[in-house]
Amino acid sequence: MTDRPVLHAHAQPDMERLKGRWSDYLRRHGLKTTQQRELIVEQFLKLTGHIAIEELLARVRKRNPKVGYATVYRTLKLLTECGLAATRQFGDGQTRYEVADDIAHHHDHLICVQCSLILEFENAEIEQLQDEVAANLGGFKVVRHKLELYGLCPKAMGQKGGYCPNES
Amino acid sequence: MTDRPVLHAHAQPDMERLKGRWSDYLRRHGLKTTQQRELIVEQFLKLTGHIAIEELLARVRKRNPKVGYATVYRTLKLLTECGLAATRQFGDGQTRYEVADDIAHHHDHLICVQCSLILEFENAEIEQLQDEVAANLGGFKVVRHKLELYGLCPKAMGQKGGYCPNES
DNA sequence: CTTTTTGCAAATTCTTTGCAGCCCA
DNA sequence: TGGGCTGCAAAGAATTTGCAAAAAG
Repeated sequence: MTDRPVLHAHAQPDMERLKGRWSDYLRRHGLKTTQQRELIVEQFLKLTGHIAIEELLARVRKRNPKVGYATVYRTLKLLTECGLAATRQFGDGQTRYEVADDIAHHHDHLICVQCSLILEFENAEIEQLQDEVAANLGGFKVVRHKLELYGLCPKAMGQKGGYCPNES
Repeated sequence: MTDRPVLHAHAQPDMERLKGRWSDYLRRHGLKTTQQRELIVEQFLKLTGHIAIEELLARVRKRNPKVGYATVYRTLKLLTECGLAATRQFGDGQTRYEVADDIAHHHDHLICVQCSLILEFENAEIEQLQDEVAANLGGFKVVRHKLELYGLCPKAMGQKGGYCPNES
């Protein structure tokens, strides 16, 4: 089977390749390269993990203090549209952005609800089915997805059976 | 195929159980039962799927036009705190709420990244594959999952040949 | 030169809060 | 009665937008 934990061997995503995608996107859409955009994209793509607008702006302003909020918002929107960024909501009112490194090489998560062990995995069959589902639902085209499985790891299964009733 | 929007045909018989949990919560916390709260909780618990504040308020106001936004927000917050509601973020600025007990009859989401159209679906094959994946990853047992597909709806795709069309 | 982009501030949108009066226990 | 509730409007917070000046192609 092809189900096995994803190994993160290479720490450095190919920044140049991502920048290339960015340039392509700009070109194809008749958009312009500007100092601000280059700076924001540069700072964004070098990230690992997620970031809020405010913090990204702070980093950008270290190099160019005149950049405004609106430009960061607008650039992140472009990045999202071209598939280089993805938004995450963590429940506080702030949107975070993360590098959607390579959509085709996306990994999903399996989380043990007892011990919080988290495994990452990929499964091509599931992703293909997702595409089919989307197509069947009127002709959608999936550009990315988020799949989280919550379950019991073997170790945790030995103990207790019950549900988890409400608290408070 | 079995991919089709989820139809919410029947009402659920364990509504009374959920209402019981609500009453317990109020009692234990020294909170009061009011007409507005009863009405909001009633309308909320009969849901299958997710709902935005605005729509819930609309339904509530059909029975009592004087209910205000703030009361709905405040009541949903209580419902969330007592475990009867869960919040969802789909990337448009709106928080949606769903009945937390809905886990047994789980549905997934397909979201258009351009126009924020949200469809719900169920797919048994995907869920079975999820179980298999989990089993392969050392013997996990899946108890619930969250799957969100982000894509382009046909309408959003129609324009221009490129990647992400329609930027305002 | 023309068209896009920027930065600012004002405008939106969603959600929370302050408060006087109302209601439930 | 008395402390919680409600509705309204104002306040907040995050994000978007209008516009004149600035930059890019």
